[in-house]
Amino acid sequence: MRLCLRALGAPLRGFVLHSGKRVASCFSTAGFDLPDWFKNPEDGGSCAGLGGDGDDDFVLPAKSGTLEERRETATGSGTKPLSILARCPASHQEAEFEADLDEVSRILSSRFASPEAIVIAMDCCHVRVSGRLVDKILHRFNSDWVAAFGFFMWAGTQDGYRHCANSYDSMVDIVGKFKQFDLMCGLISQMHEVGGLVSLVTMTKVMRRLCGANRWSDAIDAFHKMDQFGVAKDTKAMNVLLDTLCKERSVKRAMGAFQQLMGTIPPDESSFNTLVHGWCNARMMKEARKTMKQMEEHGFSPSVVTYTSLIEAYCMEKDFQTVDNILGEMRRRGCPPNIITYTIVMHALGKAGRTQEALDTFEKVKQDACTPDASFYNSLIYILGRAGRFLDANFVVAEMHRTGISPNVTTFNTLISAACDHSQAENALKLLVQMEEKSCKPDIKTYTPLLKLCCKRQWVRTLLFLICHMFRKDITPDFSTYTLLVSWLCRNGKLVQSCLFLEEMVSKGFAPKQETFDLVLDKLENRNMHSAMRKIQLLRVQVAGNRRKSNETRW
DNA sequence: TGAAGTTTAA
Repeated sequence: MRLCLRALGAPLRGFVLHSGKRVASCFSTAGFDLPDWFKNPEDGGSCAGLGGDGDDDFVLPAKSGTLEERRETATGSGTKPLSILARCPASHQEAEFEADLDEVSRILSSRFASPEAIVIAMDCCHVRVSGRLVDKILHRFNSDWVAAFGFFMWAGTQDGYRHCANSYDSMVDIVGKFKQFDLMCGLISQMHEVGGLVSLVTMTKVMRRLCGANRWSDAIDAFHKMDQFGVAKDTKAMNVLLDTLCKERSVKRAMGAFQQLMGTIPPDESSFNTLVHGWCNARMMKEARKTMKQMEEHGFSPSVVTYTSLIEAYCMEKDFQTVDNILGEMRRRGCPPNIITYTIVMHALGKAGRTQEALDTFEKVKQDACTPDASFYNSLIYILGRAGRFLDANFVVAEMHRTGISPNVTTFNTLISAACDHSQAENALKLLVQMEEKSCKPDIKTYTPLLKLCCKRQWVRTLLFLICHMFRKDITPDFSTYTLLVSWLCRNGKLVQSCLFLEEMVSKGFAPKQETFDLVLDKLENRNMHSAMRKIQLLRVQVAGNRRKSNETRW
């Protein structure tokens, strides 16, 4: 089956998306360059050239698919999810669900100034609200808190429906991600009043989001207030707090909290391992060793997890001599390295350019009768791919199949990224098709290297195709992907598109870096695009305002 | 997403 972009004319031009609407329609109207391999098939292989009688032809390769599937894909309506292989709803009920999902997405895609405006707009919408629909919409709009929260409020008022704890948790996470801490607070109170829906899962999200916004002491406060919402302040909860503080660059605060709490909450092995890992990540090895000692004083001997954290830190320092010493110590103390330890060591050697030593690790794994898992294989594929050894990488994929370990999304992402790095665009796109065939769901990391390659080569049509493909799969760009698109397009002279992505980025609640604004404004000035400049300057002021507002909010 | 490991990267 081959999928021709022109056959998708309707979805391209109408481009019904919950996101990127204006960006996409802009791409589809101007006259852009075709991918090089389309113009010069010998450059990029045979995947793209079909007919070639018009600018819109761009073909993705695919191997299978019935005639029916072809027809359905080619004529697929703009509201159906774009899929290289067509999908049909399994039942009538399923079709209704899909239609409801599309209807809500369509409404939420328009830009609304506030969640309240969405509640009003939703009132004419006759869909059957269910927990599944709410979860799906929250997932789809998890990068657009206004849309997600507006819909959530509306759904909560519908007859015969009540939000479950799980939906509340997702909503808490989304508003937290965009630093809407007042709303987050309100949701927690509501969850409690409605019937004790607050759990450790909820409070974990609260603490992680607060720490993510550098509000470490607010996170500690949230921990102390947990029992007011009926969540026990036990060892498990304390470990979440410690881990959160450590992961969010505040191991010192974690240690402080631990020293305060350990009198009332008994620590376990995880508590110590979390802290050791925190110190190791901060490269404070003396402290890490001290915590290990403290661990032993409490009757816990260092485990493979503890040692592996140490090893990882020395790997980051490229101190492979110390790594070897620790491996020896582990064996002596009857705590042999496991597949995770080996993955770390192998990966670090590979990254340090010591490819052969890295590959020798595979032998050691076999000698130790350690069983490789998907992550280990993925790391091996990464090292081989980086070295351009694609045949060997494919051999590893075959080995995975042979040992009953299915290649996962990371396997594909690694292969795609390596192919892009070596300018093998055709292979990279083939892998994307293979993922679809194997029902392996792509994520944002699948697309980033492909998008980057398109930006670099100025393949704007292919870029559009990929963005379209991405949105249809409910994958929205993250902060870095937006930054990438804005800056690459800007550097490559596609200023209009760059500005549109910048606007969309802000409307999604992201705060672009000053450098990103500077870059765009600089290019606009060079081109004397004054009205666009004013618009972007206004946007910058808006972002600064949002930032101030979110810093003022108190938990 | 979370007590340790794998994919983007200026």
